[in-house]
Amino acid sequence: MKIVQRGLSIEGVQNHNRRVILAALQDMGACSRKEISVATGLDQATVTRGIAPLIDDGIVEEVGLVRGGRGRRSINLSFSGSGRYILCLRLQRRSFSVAAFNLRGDLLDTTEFPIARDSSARRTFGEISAILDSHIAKLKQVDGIGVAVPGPFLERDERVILMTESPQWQGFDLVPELRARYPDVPVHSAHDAKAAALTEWRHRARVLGAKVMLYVSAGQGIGSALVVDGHVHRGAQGLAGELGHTSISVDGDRCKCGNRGCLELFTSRISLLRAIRKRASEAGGTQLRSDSDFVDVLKAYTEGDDLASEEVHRVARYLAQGITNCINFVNPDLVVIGDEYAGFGERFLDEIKTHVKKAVLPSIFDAVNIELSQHCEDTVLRGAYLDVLAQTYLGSPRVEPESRVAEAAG
Amino acid sequence: MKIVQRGLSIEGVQNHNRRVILAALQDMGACSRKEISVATGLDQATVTRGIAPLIDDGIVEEVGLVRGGRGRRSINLSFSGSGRYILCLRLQRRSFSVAAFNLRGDLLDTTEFPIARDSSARRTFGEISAILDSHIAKLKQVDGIGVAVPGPFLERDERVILMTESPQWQGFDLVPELRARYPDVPVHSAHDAKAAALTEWRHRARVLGAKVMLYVSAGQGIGSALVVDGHVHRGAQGLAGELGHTSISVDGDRCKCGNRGCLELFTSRISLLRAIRKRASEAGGTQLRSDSDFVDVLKAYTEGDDLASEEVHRVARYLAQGITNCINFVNPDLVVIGDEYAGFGERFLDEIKTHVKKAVLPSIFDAVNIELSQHCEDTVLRGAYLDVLAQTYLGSPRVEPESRVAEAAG
DNA sequence: GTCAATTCATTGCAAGTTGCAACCAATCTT
DNA sequence: AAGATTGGTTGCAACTTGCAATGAATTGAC
Repeated sequence: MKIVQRGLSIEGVQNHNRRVILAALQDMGACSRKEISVATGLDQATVTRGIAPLIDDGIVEEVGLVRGGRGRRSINLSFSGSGRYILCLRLQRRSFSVAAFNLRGDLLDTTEFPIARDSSARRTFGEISAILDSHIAKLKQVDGIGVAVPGPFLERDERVILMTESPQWQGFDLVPELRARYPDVPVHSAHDAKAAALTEWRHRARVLGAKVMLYVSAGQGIGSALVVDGHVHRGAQGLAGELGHTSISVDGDRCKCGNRGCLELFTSRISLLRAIRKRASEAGGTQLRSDSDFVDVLKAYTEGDDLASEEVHRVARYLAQGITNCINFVNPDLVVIGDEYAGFGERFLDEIKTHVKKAVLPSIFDAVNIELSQHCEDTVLRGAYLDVLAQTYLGSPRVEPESRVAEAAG
Repeated sequence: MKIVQRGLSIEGVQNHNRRVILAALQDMGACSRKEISVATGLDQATVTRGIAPLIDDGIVEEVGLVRGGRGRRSINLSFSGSGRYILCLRLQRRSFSVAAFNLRGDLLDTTEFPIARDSSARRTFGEISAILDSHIAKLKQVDGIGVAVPGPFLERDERVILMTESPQWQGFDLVPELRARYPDVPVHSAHDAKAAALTEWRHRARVLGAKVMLYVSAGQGIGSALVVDGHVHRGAQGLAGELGHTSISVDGDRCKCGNRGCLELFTSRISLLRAIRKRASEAGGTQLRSDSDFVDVLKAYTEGDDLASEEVHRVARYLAQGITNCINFVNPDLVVIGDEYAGFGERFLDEIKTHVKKAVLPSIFDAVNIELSQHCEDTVLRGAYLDVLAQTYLGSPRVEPESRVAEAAG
């Protein structure tokens, strides 16, 4: 019940300032003490004194004297490139991937492994931990493990609910199991769309100066994440972002989740494929067939195939409706559309924008950028890295120290 | 672009701790230094030293030695009951109200004034400032003026957009005008639903330990506000919360706002009345007539009138759909339904709950409380007071000092 | 009725952090 | 080669915090 903030002791200040310095360092990339000083408002002396122990601990390192200015060259600082690492695991329905990052965020190693359709959770967990083991043995100092999980994910309890298509994970609590396996390494968990959103925020929102970003993960499912001033909105149980189970049709069909007319029923990959396959067998004049898969649709769409265009644009219209609702509800200044559908490209985006523009007040539409994600494969893994880095070194930890202890004990 | 946090100087700590102490004081109501000490984690000595100047400045006062414990009686502290005041103005479509609060939050005086239908904004502004003048003359020290405005309200620019039914306010920027009129008094503005939400948060969410609260203001329009850990989500332009212009029917009628199938088209007071009036003239067996107004409907509903029940429950179903969407999108643990519709009472609420329960996953539904607002008249005014108090004495100000200066200068 | 016990509030003191200013270091310009 | 310029470091004073001792106010026991 104690919602009261904690006061700051003199020691707390130092702690706080250390985090501020590191946050600035991450924000600005490689930069000098001086630059950190002006960005944070702290005295240069304070920055110097704050950085010293960070260098000793191998968290920060000096990376060359740069800059052709007038006086003394400044020494650029950066998060350490070696010595300390962050491992990230992304669990998907049919595969998992593991990546190793240094603190600076360089992706050192990434590998994807398939999950056999009949593999038990326990067995998959064994495979996962074998990979993690080998990384840990090689890297020595691992500061944290970030885990990104798909779908409705009870972050508070760290359990996945309604993991459709993956019944074998039901009842297996991945994160606690990982904690038990690696008691010395902090394990952080995140919903995959939220992780991806963090990456987009870092690489995009900050550049644009956006304050409220909506990330829409559109593909197999429709997920989303709201990022406000760099913080992901997690919701009371960590379940926020289930845009796919938001209804755009009160009297629509009932969805598995119980709701009617869910956005996901109109726009998910499955529904798109189903519609296309059905019409492909009926109508002619299309390169698509009744057994085409998503990649075929992508190709057909980019090549201007009529059927593909029609159906993809239908999806665009519905997706635009979902986005419109979000815009009116949370008033973002940046909307990023990611995951598989980002592959449809600018034409798809324009279609969405057109619909949104029609449905939103002009003064609101003018203030919101709608963009596609760069759609790089490692968006989610990188988000997990950012999450771990933030939890470990920047801002305030998501959970208070005490309750985290309680959690570990219980 | 400087999203980087500011570092904390030694002086900043004191500042921070003062805010923390005051926040604790507000949180716990009247309480002793000792209690503040344990709540904030600050040393008793620090609390004593922090409180002293606050008492000198008339912000805090000692209110009696209470408590029948064992040793020395503790001195209860409270925000000052006199000497410093906060004025609040609520602008509505056909009236405005002004209230005076002391820092403690006691409502000292409140009056409502009608706005003549043909009155110009300038003239109404004259009436408003006359009232404010008299208050200021009487109260001497006014720490801030809080203004609550209805409808889509560009908090960033402090302008109201789309103020349907009140064209006379178009082009008249109330808040800047107030700032110009009272240059010595900070004027804070807020959207009325957001203000009401703040009040509900203080009086409800905190008691329940809720983390994410959705306040739905249902009546003439359908507004909403999302409160996360005591902070209202304002959105990039301060326009967040336009739940009424969220669509629940992709192919529905076009709304004035441009969108289709807006929730407001199904659930606003006007649409409810329209439906009832139409059917009242056709069908019999109801106490309602084709010229009944909202109060009549309220009465008929509570008395179990069939037509009223049917139509109100239809509204409940649509409202439930809107709420369901919010639950899936932002995952609140408390939903409070306020404004006029709160008057429909428990039966109405149960109807909503039933619909929501059907449409939401059980593990989510179980975690969210859905309740009615107490529906007291001063919810919005009190919210404005809370906003001013927070801006002035608690937490960090919404706008950075610099930019506020820039704003005042520009 | 007095004295110990208890609890809240205040005041001395040492530790430690910050900002300022002076100083050192490294580079460019003249 | 000397001065100017800029970045980084160190000495010093001011200040805040926490700890511990002291004071204040009350209860309960003898």
